[in-house]
Amino acid sequence: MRWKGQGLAEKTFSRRERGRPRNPDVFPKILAAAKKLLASDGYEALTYDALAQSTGVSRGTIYRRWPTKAHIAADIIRGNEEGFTYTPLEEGFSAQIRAVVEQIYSGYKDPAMGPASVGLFNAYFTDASLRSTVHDPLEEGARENFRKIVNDAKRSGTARKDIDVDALFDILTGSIIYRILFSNLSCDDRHIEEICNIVINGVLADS
Amino acid sequence: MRWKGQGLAEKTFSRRERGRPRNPDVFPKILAAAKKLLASDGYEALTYDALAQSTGVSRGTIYRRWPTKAHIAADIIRGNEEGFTYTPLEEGFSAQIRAVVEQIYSGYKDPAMGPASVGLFNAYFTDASLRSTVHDPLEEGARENFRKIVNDAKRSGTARKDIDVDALFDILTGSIIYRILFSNLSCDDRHIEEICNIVINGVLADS
Amino acid sequence: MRWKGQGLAEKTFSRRERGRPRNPDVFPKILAAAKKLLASDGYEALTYDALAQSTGVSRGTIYRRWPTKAHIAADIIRGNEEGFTYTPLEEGFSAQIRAVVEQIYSGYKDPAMGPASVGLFNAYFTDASLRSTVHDPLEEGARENFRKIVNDAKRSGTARKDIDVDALFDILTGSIIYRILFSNLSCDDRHIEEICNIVINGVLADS
Amino acid sequence: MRWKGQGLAEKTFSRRERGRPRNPDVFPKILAAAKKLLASDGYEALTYDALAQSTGVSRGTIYRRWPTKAHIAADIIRGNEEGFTYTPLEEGFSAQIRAVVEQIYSGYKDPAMGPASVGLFNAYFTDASLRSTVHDPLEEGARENFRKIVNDAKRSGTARKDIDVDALFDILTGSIIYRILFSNLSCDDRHIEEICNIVINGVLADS
DNA sequence: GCCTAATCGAGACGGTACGTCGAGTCTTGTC
DNA sequence: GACAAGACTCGACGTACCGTCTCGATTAGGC
Repeated sequence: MRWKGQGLAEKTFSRRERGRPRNPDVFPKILAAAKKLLASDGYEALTYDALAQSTGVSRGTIYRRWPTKAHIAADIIRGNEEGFTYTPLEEGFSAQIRAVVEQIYSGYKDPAMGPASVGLFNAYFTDASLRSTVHDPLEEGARENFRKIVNDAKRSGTARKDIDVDALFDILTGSIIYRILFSNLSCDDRHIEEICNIVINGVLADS
Repeated sequence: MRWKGQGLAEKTFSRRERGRPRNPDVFPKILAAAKKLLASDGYEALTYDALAQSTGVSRGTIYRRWPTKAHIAADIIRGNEEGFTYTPLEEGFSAQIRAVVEQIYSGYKDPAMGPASVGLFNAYFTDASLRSTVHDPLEEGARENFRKIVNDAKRSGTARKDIDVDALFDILTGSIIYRILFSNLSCDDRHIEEICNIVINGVLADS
Repeated sequence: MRWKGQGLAEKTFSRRERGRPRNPDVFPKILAAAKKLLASDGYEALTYDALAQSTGVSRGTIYRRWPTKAHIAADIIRGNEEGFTYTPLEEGFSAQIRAVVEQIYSGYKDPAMGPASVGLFNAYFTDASLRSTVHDPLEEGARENFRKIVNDAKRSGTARKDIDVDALFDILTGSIIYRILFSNLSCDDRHIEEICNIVINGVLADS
Repeated sequence: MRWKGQGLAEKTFSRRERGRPRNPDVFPKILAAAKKLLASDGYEALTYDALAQSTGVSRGTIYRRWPTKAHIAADIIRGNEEGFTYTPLEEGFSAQIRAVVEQIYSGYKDPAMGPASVGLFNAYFTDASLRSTVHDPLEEGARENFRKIVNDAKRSGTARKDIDVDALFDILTGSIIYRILFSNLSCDDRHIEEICNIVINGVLADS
């Protein structure tokens, strides 16, 4: 069983392990240092040596928790992106979309998130097994949650019945990620708002 | 001046240099090898040693053309993404959107494109100067071209006047990149079509 | 006080300690495993981890008995080299020499002895204090015993009066160790016999 | 072909290699540093890191020349033990023995020699292939040279005809090594002289 | 039948070295 | 000049062992 607040680092354990227990300070200390490194110099700067040196924790201890830089990055993402909350529908579908977008946006505003996720995606190309281990559970959870929201909206008649849920997910997530991480244009609340408007209203002029 | 087919590798030169001329075979040979490496094992596998070994070209010669792995990757992207063509408007805005999307999509279908672009974006976080040198010109060219398309459509009345051009660019580019490169779901023409539908029609039910 | 059969591992204790008594199986079990490791892969393979794993005894328990690999190796040597027996003189000095040589030879025939002693000597250069703790008592005991033998032989007139006892000790011990451990030539009883012959008769032709 | 002064580090080459030539300063600089390390703290202190740090030469460069610490140690031994000179016989066999002993003795007086050779012998137990690569040529050369000396002496009648040449080699080499490296007794010219006396005259009293 | 104390298995922890590999740079001789 | 070849520094990789430590559980007296 995995306990809250220990991320991918945690191993399964039955209430009480044998042997010396792990130092509980290490987990948050390393993640904090990792965020700082990612934010300032990107995934390449996320080095076991640098983490060890800046925290006073030995490299071996970090390896014991995270077998790969990718796992560290994934735990940082897990911390910032706790899955979409299922918000009740009272305010209508457009409000719901805006809420979801806001959630994604606020997650990726953290300066460590960009380097972490891009670094991870880059690593997936080199080691494809990482994707299924590290990424897929996160994405699938988010998609599942989102599907419920959209299907409810379809049932209640506020969402078009012909929209493809996963395509909409791709649009919302992709647009924001692209704007924040990849584009050379700035990104603030107003730009996010413009994206929402287009998605909600479509692009064609009223005929 | 930059000559067609030589990408970022080219140096400026005045008609005829002194000394032994560069071997014209090197440029395409290296790029082809780079694509193969990127496609099979990602950006990390794009190594000067591996390129040299697989092509018989010495490392020094490759460095003379591309000072950085990033420059090689950028040249591969330049090859697959030659900027958006300004297609005439006769078929209406929705057709135009689909054409643009198709162009982006076909560019990113190349199995070397994902590793190349994600690797590049990853490198930008470590060396920010790369972004302005390598990425910004490409993106700005694409945006500029796209702005002309959309503004024409606004003038002709087929596009909503209130849409933010750059936000629409973010949506189209971001959605496709996300679906192809980052998502664990498959991506074929049908999925791309669904994205287009949403963008074109919006998500709200007709009231 | 040190009790027979417990080697350097033993700590001083007053008849009966409080607390859980030490498991008497550990001592022989570890030494046997250590011999096996030394014999097959040398001193470097003599690892606390390897010992623990192959015996089921925990590392902590081994450390409690032997603070250092050197102490384990020393206990193995102590087991094979119980000091020279003072053999009575009746058979003459040459027979005595042969008896001493045979004793040294049979000690070093054990395939664990070479790795143990060479490993130990190697360790002495890094930690000089080990030599006085671990080695010197053993050597001094052997030399003392040997001196008695030689001096008796001198008194009885079978040994030359001008021979340096310690030099003779060096010759006998050194020759055998060198031949067995360091030389690339094979070593059996006949080769040892040749060494004895030279030492006993000298090398100069009868004039 | 192997060139004088480059030891085991040298690779075969045909007069002039392609590519950047190796820095000739590295070879002596590393060996000097290695001697210092060996002399002060033994074979365990002979670390690639320590060598790199104390000389300013990078670890990779050292690895390029010596694949193993053992090869470094062997090159140090090669430097101090250039093989026995074939000294002419005029002064008789006993003088010859003394000359050979003096040569061995002076070789092992270097404070780096003990750690180097004991460390090497220790390594042989872990990696047996090292012995044939690194050690055997050295020993065989020395034995061959020594055999010539002794056989000449036998022919000229100054040496006993029944002595085993290799046993005598073992005695001379072993005694000195043992006294210098392993014994806790001191070793100076006088002690070496005593060893010679015993070997030359034998141990039995004139009857 | 508790109390105290040492042992034992298990494993965490800070160090340190290993041997390998890639990035860029530099230095030869040859073309 | 370009080019092949390869030396060179730097720094990270992931592994392994060292010796110390901290846990829970066990096993003996002593009271």
